Amino acid sequence: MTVTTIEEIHKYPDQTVTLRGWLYNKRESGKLVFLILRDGTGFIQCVAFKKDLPEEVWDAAKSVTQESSLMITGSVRKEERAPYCGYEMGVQNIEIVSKVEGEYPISLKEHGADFLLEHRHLWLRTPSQMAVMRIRAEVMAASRDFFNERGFVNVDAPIITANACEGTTNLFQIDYFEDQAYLSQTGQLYMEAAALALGKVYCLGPAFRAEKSKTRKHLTEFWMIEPEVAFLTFEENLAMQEEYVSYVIQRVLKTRAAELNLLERDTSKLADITAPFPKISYDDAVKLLQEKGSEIQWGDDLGAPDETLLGEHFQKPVFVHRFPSAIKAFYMKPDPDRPEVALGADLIAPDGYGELIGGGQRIDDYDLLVQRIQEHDLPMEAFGWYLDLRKYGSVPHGGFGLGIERFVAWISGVEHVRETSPFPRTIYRIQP
RNA sequence: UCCAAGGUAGCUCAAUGGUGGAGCGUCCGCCUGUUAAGCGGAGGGAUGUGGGUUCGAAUCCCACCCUUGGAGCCA
Repeated sequence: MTVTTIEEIHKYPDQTVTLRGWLYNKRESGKLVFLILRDGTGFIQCVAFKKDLPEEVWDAAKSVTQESSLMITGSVRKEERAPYCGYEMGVQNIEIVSKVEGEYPISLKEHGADFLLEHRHLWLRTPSQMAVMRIRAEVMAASRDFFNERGFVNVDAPIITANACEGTTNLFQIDYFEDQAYLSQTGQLYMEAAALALGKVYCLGPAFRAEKSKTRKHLTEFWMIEPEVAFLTFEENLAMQEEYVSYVIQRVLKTRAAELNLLERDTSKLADITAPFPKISYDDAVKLLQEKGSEIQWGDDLGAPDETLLGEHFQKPVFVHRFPSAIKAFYMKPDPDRPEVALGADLIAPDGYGELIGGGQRIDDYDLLVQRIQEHDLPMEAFGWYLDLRKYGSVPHGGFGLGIERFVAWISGVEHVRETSPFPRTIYRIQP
């Protein structure tokens, strides 16, 4: 017997095949049972008529319960009336692999966020979550492809680190034999080292932030892609970012149209997301926000409502560049023409998804970097190797970091980043 | 950490201080084209925890616990 998948079912019209999967839903009408099977590649309706079946097969069709695992053998036919994939299976045999006894926790009706997160291991089986996971996988693959095709080398950063890259308060501390170590907040410093070895590099891996944030934009564990390039100018850096973001979006639009449709994402908005993106200086952004009623003053960081206002105003991702150095990370390179601002930029996503990218030029001067480490009260001894990079063949360089979950949330149109992580970690939730 | 909302059946939610209900799910029955099917029936409850006010508390008050959203911080 030919075993196939729902995705491939169109190749077997009027043939008898076997599908293996789980019972998504069942509808009965007397001597007729509709079994909705899912197998990870799709959903298909299987129809069992009592008069066509041996008694034990009919009994199996009647008694099989939601999310029981089963193998169904039957004839494939094109069927206009069938939901999901346009094909339907006429049941000939059913083999129940494992029957669910009692209630399956997740019904097809609405549930609250807390309940769904408690059952994340089962929530993943629903169509919307399957769609988001497929989009996430495509974003990951497209991200690697974009940089691989452009001569970047994938160099992964360590997750266990000794030094606090961006301050100590937001770090998860762990025991490391006799010592203490931290879970990495960013791979950037290591990417700088790798860029001076290999020219163009990127890492794609998890980052950990012990921030007590409870918003739809925050997770304590999230994935980040961090390219870093030697001899890169600030303008080239921004161009790389907008080309990368556009590439991923256009590719997901092409390859994951069905999933975006299932999620009811308005793809016409995404289709317009092509490079170049609007760019506004921090100075002008502050003026614009003040005109729109924000209380922001020059020197303040952008608040979440400010980011939303900018997103509404531009309706595209927008770069805000040349922030005051005082509110940015210690390694940010000052603008040679205006030392009080940094050659950095944040890319703000539309629709309130917040800061998608933080990036910019890194300080390449040894003495200035030492000065900044002192000003930020960071332990100089931990940055010995990082300072070496400025001692042995320093070059202008830069890069950026993009949060994968925020990117996927924006592309998918889901409200909360927790839906874009397979098993999200938030401040009060590490199960399942 | 702060601000706000909330906690009632497995789930989603009702219930003027006066005998705790509905829809869905589960179980039983009916139905040969259902589309989160429909119809009939059954089962299902320390109303988050502890105190207080009251003849009487899911409802009012206090404390604590938990959840959700937001702020700050960040991707």
